Amino acid sequence: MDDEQLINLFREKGFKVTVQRLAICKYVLGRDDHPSAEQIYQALKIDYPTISLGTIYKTLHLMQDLNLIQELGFKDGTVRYDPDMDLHINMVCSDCGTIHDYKPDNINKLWEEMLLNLEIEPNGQRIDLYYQCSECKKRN
Amino acid sequence: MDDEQLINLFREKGFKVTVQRLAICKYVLGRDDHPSAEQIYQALKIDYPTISLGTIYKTLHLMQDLNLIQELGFKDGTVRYDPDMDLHINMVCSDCGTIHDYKPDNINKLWEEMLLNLEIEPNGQRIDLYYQCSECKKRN
DNA sequence: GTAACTGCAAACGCTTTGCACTCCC
DNA sequence: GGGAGTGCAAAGCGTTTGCAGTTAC
Repeated sequence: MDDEQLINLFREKGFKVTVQRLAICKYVLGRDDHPSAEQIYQALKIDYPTISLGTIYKTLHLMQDLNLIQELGFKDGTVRYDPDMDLHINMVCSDCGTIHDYKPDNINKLWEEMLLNLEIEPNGQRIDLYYQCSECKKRN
Repeated sequence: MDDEQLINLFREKGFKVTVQRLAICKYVLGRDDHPSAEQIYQALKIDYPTISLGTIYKTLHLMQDLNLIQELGFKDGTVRYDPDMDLHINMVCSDCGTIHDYKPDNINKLWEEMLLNLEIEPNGQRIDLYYQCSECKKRN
């Protein structure tokens, strides 16, 4: 999603376009490591020194309402923001918390098969796989 | 898991057996609705009026260390405790947060197939399916 | 011009910590 | 008897809220 699409989406939905919003959206949508609010804040503070965590949170909630991202809560209380709204597996390092996405070729077919006998209409899903990443493996 | 197994497990691992610990463990292991710490606290306060949230949390962490339960963090910041350590789908109502487990017959085979090309050794997983439960459907 | 947005600081809620008292073994 | 566990209250920390000043449109 490029700048123009983002701007149009905001305007269509009646939200104003601000530099902070654009910066936050572009940052989150441009990564696949599912940053936390704090990580986003630290990264954007360099170019936008007066940006505040409050604005980060408000924008993240807005993005969620617009279905641009999915919030992922973890057991250590951290919340991370996933810009991939399609079916995928979150590969989560159980040591350092690093995440990257994985999409097996046949994931849609297998997922469908898994839900075959359900009589409900799903409105979302989350699939996490925990493992020890190569960096953490080295460290031990 | 019955009382005796639980008591033996604690003693084996060098932990003391207290009425509070037994009560908390039995409560959590006996449900499949994945209660929160607060729900456990409210439920146990009736029979154990002096029990504290601190003890609930400490016992839940102990249970996690003993691999009796899995902590599930959600996007609204709540954390819930799942006593089913086998592969299953958490059916989560996106409105009221009610959870129950679902195990398709072929879930193990399909999951294995999904991870076929991965060269890592998983050490856990979490699968959530979000939908609107029948109660919440009625309400609208 | 005005309604929405930002930035700051205070408030909030859940979880953890510290410590004296208690209880298991 | 001694060390681990409990209960209480305070501290901690990430997130939300309220509000005055600012900005998009």
